[in-house]
Amino acid sequence: MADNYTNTNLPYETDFEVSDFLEFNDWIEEGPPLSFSSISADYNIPQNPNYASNEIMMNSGASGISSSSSSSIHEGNITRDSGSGREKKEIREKVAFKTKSEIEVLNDGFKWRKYGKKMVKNSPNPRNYYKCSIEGCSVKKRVERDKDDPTYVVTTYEGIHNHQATLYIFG
DNA sequence: CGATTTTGACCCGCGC
DNA sequence: GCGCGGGTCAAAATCG
Repeated sequence: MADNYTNTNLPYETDFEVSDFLEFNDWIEEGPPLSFSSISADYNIPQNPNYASNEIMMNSGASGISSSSSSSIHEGNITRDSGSGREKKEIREKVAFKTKSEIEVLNDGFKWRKYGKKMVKNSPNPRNYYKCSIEGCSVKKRVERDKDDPTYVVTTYEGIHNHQATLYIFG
């Protein structure tokens, strides 16, 4: 029961600051009971054969809005090894967008396992950490409510799925 | 009974 | 070196 969607018909906004190092916006809003539509890949990602299939698209008929406005991805490759005892993972891409919904975890066709919750200093709202539960897939997702507009949910994806969306798509 | 959530502890980078 | 902020682990609890 969380299908209560605030279905405003806002086209799409631009210019909002998400976090410290995230300035990207590409936010989608749709009508259907499901979630967002597709994240257009317009970044300077060299080549991501996977990404194409990563576009989250549900909603039969692809009524999704492929809003490809200004979008900046923060990419960074952190590879740490050598005697530190712990290895760093590689951060591929980060995609953040905020949507207006009451539910925080939108059904994006993937299965996520929550692995952490944290209170951020600047916001009274916690931040949730999810990871794709498919083996071998290390995509992470961070969900947080906007501190200014609690009606908005900021979702940040990080990484590339190495598989197709597993969860069916709404029947 | 297996998978997932919960929640505090732990860990790491950075600034003072 | 220590404390802080943010991210992750992991054991117990809960869910389906």
